[in-house]
Amino acid sequence: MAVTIKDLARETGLTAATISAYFNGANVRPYNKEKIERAIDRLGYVRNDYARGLRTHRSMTIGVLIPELSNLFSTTIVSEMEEDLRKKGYGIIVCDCRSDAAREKESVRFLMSKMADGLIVIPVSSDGSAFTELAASGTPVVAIDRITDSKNISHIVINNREASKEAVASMINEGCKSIAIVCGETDVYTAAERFAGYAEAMEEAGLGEKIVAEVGHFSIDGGYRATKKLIGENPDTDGLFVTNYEMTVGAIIALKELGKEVGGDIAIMGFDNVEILKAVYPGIKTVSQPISEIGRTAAETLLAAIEGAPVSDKVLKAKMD
Amino acid sequence: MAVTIKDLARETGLTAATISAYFNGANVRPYNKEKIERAIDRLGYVRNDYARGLRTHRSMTIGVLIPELSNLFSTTIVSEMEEDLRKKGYGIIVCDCRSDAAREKESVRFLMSKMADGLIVIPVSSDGSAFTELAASGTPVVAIDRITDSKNISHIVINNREASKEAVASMINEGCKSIAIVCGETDVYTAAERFAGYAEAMEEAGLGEKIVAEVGHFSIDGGYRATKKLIGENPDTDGLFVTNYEMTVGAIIALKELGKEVGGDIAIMGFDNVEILKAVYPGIKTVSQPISEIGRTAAETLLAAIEGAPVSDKVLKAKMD
DNA sequence: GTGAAAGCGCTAACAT
DNA sequence: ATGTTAGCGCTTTCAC
Repeated sequence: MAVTIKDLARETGLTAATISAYFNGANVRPYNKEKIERAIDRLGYVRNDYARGLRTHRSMTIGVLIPELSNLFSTTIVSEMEEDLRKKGYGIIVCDCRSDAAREKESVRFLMSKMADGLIVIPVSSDGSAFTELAASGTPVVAIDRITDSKNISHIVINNREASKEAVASMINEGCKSIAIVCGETDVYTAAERFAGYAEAMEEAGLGEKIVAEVGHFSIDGGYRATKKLIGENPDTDGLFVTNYEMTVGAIIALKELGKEVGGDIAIMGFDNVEILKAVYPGIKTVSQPISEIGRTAAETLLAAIEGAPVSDKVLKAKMD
Repeated sequence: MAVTIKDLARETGLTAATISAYFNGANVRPYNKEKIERAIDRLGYVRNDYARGLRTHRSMTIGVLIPELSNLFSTTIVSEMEEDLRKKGYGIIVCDCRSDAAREKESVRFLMSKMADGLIVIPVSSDGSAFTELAASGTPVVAIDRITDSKNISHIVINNREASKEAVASMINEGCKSIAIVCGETDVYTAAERFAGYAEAMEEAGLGEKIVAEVGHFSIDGGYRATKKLIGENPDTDGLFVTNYEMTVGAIIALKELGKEVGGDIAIMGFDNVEILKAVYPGIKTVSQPISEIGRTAAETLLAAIEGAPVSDKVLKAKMD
C-alpha cells in the first residue's frame, strides 16, 4: 500500500490536517515544515490525486479528444498542449474517437467519469451535441480546428477561407489556368471553408470551371485516389490545391505515378508541414497553420475557462510559405 | 454538482449499496434493475472514477511516458495502445519527457499521483532507475523500444541487431562497397544495437572501413547534418544506412542538396514508414518495425501484469521491405 | 499554527 | 437480493 498523509502524520507527530495545510501553502512552523519534508523524502510520499480530487472536485486532468491520433496535425497539437498543461500541474487523458460520432459521445462520458476539469476537442459532430450538455453542466470545453453550432463551447480555428483564397489566387497569379482542389467532404467545417476559399478565388479570376474531388478520409490513401481520379478525368489540370498534409503526400505519389512532374507540369499547393517534399520539389508551396500556437491558445483558453472566464472564440492566421 | 449514486438511491427508493452492486454485476431484481436504469437515464448519471478508484485502489488509467511525442514511431504506438486499452476500460494519461531523464523521473511521480495502474514507457534512462522503485512497489511497468537494466520491468523490443545486419548485408549484396551509417548516439539501446548489426555485416563481408555519424537528436535536422558531414568527408560513399524515419528524411534532403541521386549514386536503407519516399524514389529500402504489434503487445503485457503475471520480455521481428 | 471531526462518492464486508 | 456500516486519502470548517 502506498504511503499516505497519515504515515506522514505518524512520522512527524503532527496531524493530517497540518500536513495538508503544508501542501496547500498555509503557514506551518519552520521547524515542522522541515520535519514534514524529511518525512516525505524518507517515506517517498506521493500525494494521491484521487483522494484530493474527490474532496475538491478538481481532478487536475484535462480530457483531450481527437478524431485521429495518427495524424500529424493532431499529434503536434497534443504535444504542445501536454507541455503547457503539465507546467500548470494538469495531466491529459487522450482519447481517439476514430472520426466516429458515437465514439465521440462515448469518450465524453468516459472523460466525465474521469472527472476531467475540462475538455479540448477536435469535434466530429458538427452540431457539437456531444459537448453542449457537458459544457452546460459547468465543465468547460474548447473546440479546435472545427466550428460547431454550440454556443456553450469556445472555438479556436484558423482563417481557412481567407488563407485558401489567397493561396489559390497566388496559383492563378503564377499562371495556372486549370486548378483542381482535393478536399475533405464538405460537411466537415475545415473542408467546407477551404473549398469556399478556392471557389471564391476561382470566381474572382473568372476561372469558371471548378474541378473538385472530395475525399472521405483525410489520409495519404484518400489523397492518392482522389488525385488519380481527378487527373484521369481532367488531364490538363495545371494546378492542384490539396487541403491537408496527408492528402498532399498521397497526391504527390499519384502524380509521380501518372508521370506528371510536380512543379513543372503541375503546380501544387499543399497544407502544413511538407518539409521533405519541399526539399525534393523546391517549387511546392503550402498553407501552414500555426500549429503550436493553436495548441497553446487552446490550453490557455481552457485554463481561463476553468477559472471562470466566459466562452470565447478565436481565429488564428495561417500563412503561406 | 454532478449526479451521484445517492441521487439514484433516492430516485429509485433503493440504497447506494444496491446500485453499486448493480454496477458491479451482482444480481439485482429485474424490477429494480429497470428502475435503476431509468434513473440513470433521467438523471444523466456518470460513475465517478475518482471515488471508485480511491476505494478500490484501481484507477483504470495507464500512464504512457514517451521521450518525444512529436515522433511518428511514438505516436503510432500511442494510437494503437489507446484503442486496445480503451476497449478494456482503461484510459491513458500521456506524458512527454522531451528525452530528459529528470523530466522522466518527475513524470513517474506525476503518474503515481494519478494512481496509474501501470506504466508503458519508452525509457530514457538506460538503467531504468526511474521505474524500478515503482515496479518494486507493485505497479507494473512495461518498457518498449529500449532495454533497461532493471529486472523488475517487462521489455518489448525488436531484433534490432539482426534486422540491421540483414539489411546492411543486403546492401552489400546489391553491390555497395562503401556503406556509411547514420545512427543515434550509441548510449541509446536501439542505436547501439543497430550499429552493432551494421558492424557485424561489414566485418563478415570484409569491408573493414566503417563510416559512422552519430546524431544527438533523432530528428530530420540531425539526419540532415550528419549526412552532409559524412558525405563531405567520404565522397565516394555508395550506401547509407539510416536508423530511424526522421533521420532518413533528413538524409535524403541532404543528398538532394549535394546533388547525389538517391538509388543511383547512392543506395539508401532507411527505417520505418517512408511511404512517400518510396513513391518518389522507388529504389529505397527500409527496415520496418511492426509498430502496431509493438503497441498491442505492450498493452497486453501490461494488462497481464496488472492481473498478476510476472515480468516478461519479448522480442518482435522487424522485416525488410 | 495546529488538531478534531466530518465528508467527498464509492465499494466491501456483514447482517438480514 | 438488499440494507447497514465503515472507510479509501484527502481537504475543510471550526475550535483552540
